[in-house]
Amino acid sequence: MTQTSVPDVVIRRLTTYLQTLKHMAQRGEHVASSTEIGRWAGVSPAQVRKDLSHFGEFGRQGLGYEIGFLCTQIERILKIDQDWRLILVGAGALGHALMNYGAFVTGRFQIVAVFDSDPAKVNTRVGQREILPMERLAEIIAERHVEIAILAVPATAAQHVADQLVACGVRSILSYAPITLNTPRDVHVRYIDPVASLQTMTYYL
Amino acid sequence: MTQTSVPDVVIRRLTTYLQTLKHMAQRGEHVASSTEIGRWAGVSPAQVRKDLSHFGEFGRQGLGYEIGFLCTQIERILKIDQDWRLILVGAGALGHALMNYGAFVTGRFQIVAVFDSDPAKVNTRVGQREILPMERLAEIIAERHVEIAILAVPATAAQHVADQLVACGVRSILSYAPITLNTPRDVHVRYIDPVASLQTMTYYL
DNA sequence: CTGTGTGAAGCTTTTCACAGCG
DNA sequence: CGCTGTGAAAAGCTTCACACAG
Repeated sequence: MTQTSVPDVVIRRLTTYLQTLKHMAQRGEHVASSTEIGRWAGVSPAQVRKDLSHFGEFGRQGLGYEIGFLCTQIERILKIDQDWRLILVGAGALGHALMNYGAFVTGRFQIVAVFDSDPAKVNTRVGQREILPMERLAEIIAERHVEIAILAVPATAAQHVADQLVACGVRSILSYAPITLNTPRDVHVRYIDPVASLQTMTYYL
Repeated sequence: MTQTSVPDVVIRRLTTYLQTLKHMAQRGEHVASSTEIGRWAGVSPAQVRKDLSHFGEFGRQGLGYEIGFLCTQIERILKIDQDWRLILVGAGALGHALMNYGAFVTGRFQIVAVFDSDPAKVNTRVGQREILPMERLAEIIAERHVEIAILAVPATAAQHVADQLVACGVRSILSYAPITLNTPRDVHVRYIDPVASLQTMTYYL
């Protein structure tokens, strides 16, 4: 039933199910029940079944879910059964850390270019890649068919850079800047902000 | 109405309202309506008012919210009107980046100790701090009254370290490991996983 | 008039509970 | 039997709309 739109929270849980399933596969398991998946992912068995049922029937009654098969299906649903080219804007300390982050060096999300507005940084290297000036943003995005950008610039520059990215056709932004970006509705933004995360935890202390 | 328990999603939005309000304050504004706050935070005016109404009456009818006052109130609600001591476990590339992250160097969340299980790293320095062996975890947590930990270790070690942290009395964990941690219900965990975030965005492309 | 605070309505998400299949 | 898939019920969250205050 890909017909009716699926809640975003379901999409986010799919990634945790996938983590869980990969983990189980590594331990040599071949089949998992919704109860087992739920226990490791921290959700109820009914939730697991309902979430998966949005996309099809992947289990066998009386048995459970075949782990390899379910992984393949979730990867297809999330469209991560293919490589994705990313660009990174901002070559500060965070940008450097991201360039050397294992998942971006070897995984299916590949950073194909790094940009920075600071002329002193342009032409220096970070990891394997040369830092490019912002002027080349449009060119690279078009040439490499980039749809996803990681934003690792200061909060003061974030909105301006986001506007440029959107103008160049970027449709997904992963932002490390601690501000809410104003973007067209068809551009998806996710935020990573450790301080914001900590601020929501102190409430419970 | 602090009586009835407040949804977690409200707590998370409070941090975005705070960001918005600080931003407005910097631009010299003194008063903000729920419509303005909502526009910048990306939520409806009614949502802003309802969220705030969980904690008291902070606005003036016909006028709006006095920005400085509302900031103070939100900071009090989130308990971020005080300093918090954190520890960091894991002194790899990510750990180094976090130690040098501005907000942790100058802000109200202060990393007071760094731990690593690798004997080769112990006694070397990261930023200003000496890396301590895991054996000293319990001692430091007790001595410095630490309630919050940042987990920056490989996925394979994360659950084991989390268990140790919980045993030492840590009650909030910000985890960078791409697995769901199994913890007692009174221990709060937030996850930061750029790959998981990206995986949820490709679905919409 | 403008804009808050808030019950009530409307909508979404989660849980329940059970038919049905292996 | 065990466990999925799924309508129906319950719970939770968001929006509406309006009384009321400045």
